[in-house]
Amino acid sequence: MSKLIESEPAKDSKDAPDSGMPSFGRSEDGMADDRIAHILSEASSMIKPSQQQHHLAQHQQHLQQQHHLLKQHDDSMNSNDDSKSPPNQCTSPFSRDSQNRRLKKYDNDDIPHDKVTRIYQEELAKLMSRSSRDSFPSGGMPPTSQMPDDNIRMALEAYHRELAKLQQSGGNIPNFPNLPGLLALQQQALNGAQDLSVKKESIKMNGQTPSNIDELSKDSEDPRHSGSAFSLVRPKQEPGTTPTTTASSAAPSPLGNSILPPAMTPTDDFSSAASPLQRMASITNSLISQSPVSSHHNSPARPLKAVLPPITQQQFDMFNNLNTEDIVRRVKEALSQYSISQRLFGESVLGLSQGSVSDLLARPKPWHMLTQKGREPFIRMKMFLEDDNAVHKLVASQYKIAPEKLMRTGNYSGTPQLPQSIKQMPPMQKMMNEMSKLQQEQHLIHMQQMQQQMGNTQQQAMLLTPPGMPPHHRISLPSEEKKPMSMPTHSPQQQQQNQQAQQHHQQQQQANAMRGMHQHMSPTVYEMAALTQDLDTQIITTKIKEALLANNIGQKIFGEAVLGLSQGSVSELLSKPKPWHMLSIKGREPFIRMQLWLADANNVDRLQALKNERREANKRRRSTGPGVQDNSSDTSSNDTSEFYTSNSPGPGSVGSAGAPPNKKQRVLFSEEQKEALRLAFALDPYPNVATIEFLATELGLSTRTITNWFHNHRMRLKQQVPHGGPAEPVPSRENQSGAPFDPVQFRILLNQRLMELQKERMGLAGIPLPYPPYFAANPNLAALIGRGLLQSNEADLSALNNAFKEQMNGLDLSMSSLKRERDDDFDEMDADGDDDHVSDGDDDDGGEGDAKSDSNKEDLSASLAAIQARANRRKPAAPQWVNPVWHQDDKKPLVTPKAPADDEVIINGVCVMQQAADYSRSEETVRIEPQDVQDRFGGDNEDERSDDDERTDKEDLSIKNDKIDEKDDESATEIRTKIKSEEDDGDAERWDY
DNA sequence: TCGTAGTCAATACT
DNA sequence: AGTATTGACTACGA
Repeated sequence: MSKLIESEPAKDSKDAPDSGMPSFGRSEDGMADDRIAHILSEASSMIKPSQQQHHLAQHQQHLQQQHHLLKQHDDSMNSNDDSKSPPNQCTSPFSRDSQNRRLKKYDNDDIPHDKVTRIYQEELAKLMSRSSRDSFPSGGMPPTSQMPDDNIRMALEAYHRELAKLQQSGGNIPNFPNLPGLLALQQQALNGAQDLSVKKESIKMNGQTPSNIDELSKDSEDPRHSGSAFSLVRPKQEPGTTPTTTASSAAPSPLGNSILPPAMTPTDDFSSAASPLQRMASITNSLISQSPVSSHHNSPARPLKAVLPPITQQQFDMFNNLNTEDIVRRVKEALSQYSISQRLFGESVLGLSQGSVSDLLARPKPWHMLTQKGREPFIRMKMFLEDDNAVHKLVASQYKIAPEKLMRTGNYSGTPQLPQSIKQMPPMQKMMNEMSKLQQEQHLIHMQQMQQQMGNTQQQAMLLTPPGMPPHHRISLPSEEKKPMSMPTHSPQQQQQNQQAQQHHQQQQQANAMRGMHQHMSPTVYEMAALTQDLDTQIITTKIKEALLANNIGQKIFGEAVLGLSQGSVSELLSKPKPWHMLSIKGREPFIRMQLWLADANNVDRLQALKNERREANKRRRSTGPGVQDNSSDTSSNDTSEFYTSNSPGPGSVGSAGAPPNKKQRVLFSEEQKEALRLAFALDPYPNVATIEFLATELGLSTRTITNWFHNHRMRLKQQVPHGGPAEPVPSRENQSGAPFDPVQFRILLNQRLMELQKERMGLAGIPLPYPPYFAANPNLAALIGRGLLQSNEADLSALNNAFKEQMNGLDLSMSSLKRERDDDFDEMDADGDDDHVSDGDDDDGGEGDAKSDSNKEDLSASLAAIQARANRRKPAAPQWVNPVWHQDDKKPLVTPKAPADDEVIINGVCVMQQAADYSRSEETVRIEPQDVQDRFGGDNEDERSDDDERTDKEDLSIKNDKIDEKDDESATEIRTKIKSEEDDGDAERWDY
């Protein structure tokens, strides 16, 4: 609870900007009826496509085939939605012409349309009337799209309730004939499955869902529920993503609002400047918190759900013998049915954490085995099941939350029988979920669209301009809204002409409008992602890459406008697309979007236009110079932060309040650290806490960093799996079963590795390199060796080995301890781990590292020498460990890593392999099961290759497919870069050990 | 508390 | 300026 509350303000703060805008209450003016009508029609037209797609998806084998399928669907749709409407020829989202026509048709389709419009108007009116002047401070154009979403969600929620209410109260909603998917879906939900039956290919729902949905909407009215749920739910926040100009203005977020009366909300300047969206949000909020509609039982500032009333004795008595299994089953069904997360359910219904819920649901104990306390959750579940409102409430709340949950591919347990006819459909259950979700999503979309529309016209004029405005990044090119309208095969010209005029407008809109769509999957895209059985991501990305390249469109703009992703994400997506089947629904979204984008005749134009717009905006900004506050054009906005900072008289402004400049610096691992981590990973991909701590100490990194690395490494390894390629051996925990991580072993091996590195440095040409080339490129090592400081020989190794073993016997093992001894002032590694970058030289060489090149080398060598000395100091002991023979390995023709060339890539792979072999061998002496190690290491190597340039030369090499090749290239590049970097700045290489 | 998937966003390279 | 890499986060389920 408190948590939520706290966070809220922060979040809002970001959005807070704004300029004088009419408060929502007055918004009516802005929303003339005709305006509304227009918006509605637009929205409906936009929505339509999604629905179509949805249906199509069910049939289509591939998205690419949608055209044809769409048609069919369309027909079916028509029959379903609007029997009157003539069958469309082509409804495919890709077919722009047809699409337009279709849209057009809808627009003109008054019957339902009018009705719908009216309804909407009514709803809006209600909302508006209710909205109090308080504008929700938060709203503003959130720099990031996320904020808006929440607001929208909330608004939708309220809206939804309204509609539901309307319906119940007799407000007749027309038979949503042509209604946009939103209404149609809703109707379906409300009416039950019958409607669905109309569709030939529609999913056959078991009556269950519909009824549930019905209840859902019905219940949604309950203010209390909604309210409570609301409060519970915390919208996803994006912490500092937005260059918040003003952190001070705390805008209560949904939660805050729900808690605080509208009047209470800090209106500040924002109130007046609220954007449509903001207003919407405020309205919604106020509605939710005190709307008359829901105010029936309203529970005033009801505490967040957090506190659940204890179960009364009475209740206990009432349920003296529950079938836990059955309850659990039903709960699970309900949760999956409505995509209610365990977290939400647990926190709001059971008063338990997500983990507990998971446990409870997975392994319910029989009633008789439970203590009274243990029975409580089941009683609550029971009550939950018997309370229709409960489900509704949760759904509503979840709704407000992030729809991401929906995207999860998670399997829904109970998979009812699905019609065999629908082969490509996901499990029924899932579909059901989707449906209910969709229903909601539709609303969302609709709302968003409306808002966007509003934003368009009004935003610019009245909307904020404020500083925080610039949408951080990510411009949402209304791919989903417009995409569908465009048809791939049709002459683009037509569209272009039509749109050209609007282009500018659109651009603006895009820039200004909130785009929350991206944040949360749009229904359409979501549907497609969920229903598409297979899609060749490789092909799609290839096409995208070509298109971008050909048109000189950057990943950044493409990502922001089309995919709603950052440049980095786009890069990854394009360069290493995961196979479709490996993607979660959410992960599929970008590909769907790409597909849609490819189908959009104006795709390039749009982006180009956007690009220009941005350029202009930047120019303007620049020219404006220090014009701090205005930049009305929030447009593209890249970083306003820059703008601002630059404005301030550089140095002068003392760390001006909260110098935003606090960019968190990322930890950079040194090559040694990386190597150490890789080694550790090979030994144990799933290190336990002790191991992690050991590594953290050993490497001078925070445990957090270590765990992150492992997580990332594991994941990236997995992602390596090439498209068709055989599944990469995933590290799975099982593999590590064997020997637990052994520090001694680790050190020995690591040392060995480092030795190899050194050798490399030495430039042992002609000798197969047992290690990755980049090591060879490490000047520091070479330097060390050259100076004779380091000598890789058995003796050393054995010495080290002994030393380690000894340490293992109880002496302090940590490297740090060793270091510390040397360093008088040992500064504990900053636990913060943030600052410590790779060069943790800090402790190691007392020398401070910064020194570049030479000095650095010195330090490194010194430290290394010291370490070795220490080791030696420990007891010479007989060499128990024998240096691996790897040197002689010639299994694979190793190439000498000379100049970093592309060919090196291959070399790398080979090297890696070698390594693996070596390790396994060495293990023997060290007492590692060869097999085990080999497996692990092998796997690791593969990973490495992706992450690090290493490559396995296994037979796989020959087998490698394109992807692998690509990887190779990458690795080659990487190597090159590494080498270069090393040469350039030796500082990167600090010898930690 | 963990592991996973999806991202972000700071960096490093080109 | 664009792209690739990668440490860190968030949201979830177990």
